[in-house]
Amino acid sequence: MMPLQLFKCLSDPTRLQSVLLINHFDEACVCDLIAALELDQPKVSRHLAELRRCGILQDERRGKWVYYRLHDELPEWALDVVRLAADNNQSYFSSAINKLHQYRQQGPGCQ
Amino acid sequence: MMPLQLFKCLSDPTRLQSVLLINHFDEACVCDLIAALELDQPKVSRHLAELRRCGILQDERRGKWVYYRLHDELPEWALDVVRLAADNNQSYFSSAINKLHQYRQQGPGCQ
DNA sequence: AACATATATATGATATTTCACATATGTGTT
DNA sequence: AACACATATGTGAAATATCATATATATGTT
Repeated sequence: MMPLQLFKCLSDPTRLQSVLLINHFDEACVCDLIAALELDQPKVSRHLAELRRCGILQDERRGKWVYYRLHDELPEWALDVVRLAADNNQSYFSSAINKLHQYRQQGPGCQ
Repeated sequence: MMPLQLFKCLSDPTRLQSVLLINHFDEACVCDLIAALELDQPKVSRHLAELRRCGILQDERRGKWVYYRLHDELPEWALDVVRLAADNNQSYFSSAINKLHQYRQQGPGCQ
């Protein structure tokens, strides 16, 4: 993971919020992020694909759903960058966290 | 300093390398960076202006030269992000470090 | 097999960023 | 004041990123 690549990936609001949410919840499927960020599906998928391509996220299909998490081989320094951003900017994505909590309470699976 | 703003600023190679160099040398004037990065002056100045605008760098004129350093009020977490990137990616900017050392040895001021 | 749900990708349009070049500003020297 | 040096900014062109929409793929259910 080159530093420029990491910062480029985190320099779009959809991607940054996705990474911060996934860091917070350990994992999230695409419909989780659609609900949390209130964005349409192709937009979320496209940005997740970019984060996957450059090694920040890894995906895992479980049935109909694809779950994303921080990549196992993400170097420690990059993980620390994500955590620093998360720990020091809760207000930037707390509303997305709340929406995801709500969404997960209102029944399992995607609606 | 919002996280998106920081990452956007660090997502261009000229800006990222400038910040990493300035972090390494504590301060650098524009001609230092021109020499270290082998770029033309308007390009360097424009990117420094952006880093100044968003609060990452501060400038100080001393005679004909303008020196840039990391902004005094840069939040600690953002400073940590810069240091993590620097400490774990020396190879990304070590050649610029060498060029700046060379440039500073071959006489004071800008040539 | 037909269908519904979840996710991924292709495509062309639009927005944003970066660039090279020209020019302007600020400072010290003669 | 004229000049040289260092830096900043304006401008339109070129490159890049993002988007909305349509469509494709994968999985589970009936």
